Amino acid sequence: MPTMSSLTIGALAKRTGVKIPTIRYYESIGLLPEAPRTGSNRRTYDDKAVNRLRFIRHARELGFEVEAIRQLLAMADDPGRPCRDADLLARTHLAEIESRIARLEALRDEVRRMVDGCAQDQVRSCHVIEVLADHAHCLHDRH
Amino acid sequence: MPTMSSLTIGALAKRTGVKIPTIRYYESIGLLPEAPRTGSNRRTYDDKAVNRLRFIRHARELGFEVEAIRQLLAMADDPGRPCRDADLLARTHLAEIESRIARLEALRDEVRRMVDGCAQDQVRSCHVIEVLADHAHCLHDRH
DNA sequence: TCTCGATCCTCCAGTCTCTGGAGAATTTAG
DNA sequence: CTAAATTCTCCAGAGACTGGAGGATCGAGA
Repeated sequence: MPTMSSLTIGALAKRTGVKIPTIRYYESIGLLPEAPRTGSNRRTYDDKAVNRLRFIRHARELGFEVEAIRQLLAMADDPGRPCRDADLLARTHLAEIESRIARLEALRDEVRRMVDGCAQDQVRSCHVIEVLADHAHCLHDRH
Repeated sequence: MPTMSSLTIGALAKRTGVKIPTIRYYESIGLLPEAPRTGSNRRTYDDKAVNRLRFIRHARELGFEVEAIRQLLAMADDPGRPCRDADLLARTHLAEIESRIARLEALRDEVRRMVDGCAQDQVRSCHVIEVLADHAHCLHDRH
């Protein structure tokens, strides 16, 4: 049984791998809600904050911009709304995610081929550039 | 039959979707080699530059840091070396790529569920946060 | 209870990755 | 041969952090 604890910002940082100044920065730009303070003005966090922050961290690592994360979080915060105006938004994000998966799979196959080639002591030429450069893997119409 | 052309920086920008100042910036930090200049000091590019730049753009969009891209490009530039010291590097990148694919697939499934729920006019709760927050999808041991 | 090392606070300056404007030179379309 | 479009360099600004200075607070041990 976890839960029920109130975390300091340092403990939250340790639990999520996000640095303390970064946590404060996320609060300042509204990605994280303003944390409740103790009598001596220190921020306190609960398990919900841990999940939210981990989500933000992973999404950032995956290359999503803060604005996209903000939208994703807003959908998660309000599960009733997506069925109305946020539906298109969700579909757009879905297409973007699928595009990224396709490109990453192409890159993975190519890097894997490089590694395999090494295992067999073969010398192969490397096509990582061509793979990711290939426009076919890209959903955007703006280039 | 394409090829054989020498591109201006503006044409390269149009072809790749990378803005002109960004192209110059990439050159300044060494991601792109110094472009040959015309008599009047203007940069010229060939098809190889197009591919390299598209690769950089896609890799950045996928969230890879400049340093990782630099390493990937170095491997591509020198296909003989990966079999020696760069093998571990390639495997590390491979693991990172696979981790990203896994996390993106989890996110995709969840967003897809949201969209599907909308299609059926159902109200579902959204678990995108829990999905990406899940440590199981994360390869890093440093958090 | 007192103390001192760890942690927190705010404020602010710096880094990295772009992005865009100013002013001047060059190219190119009409 | 103009006039508009492009390019050049330099430099400033934006977005997303990151870290240090100076000061307050906490918490474990003497």
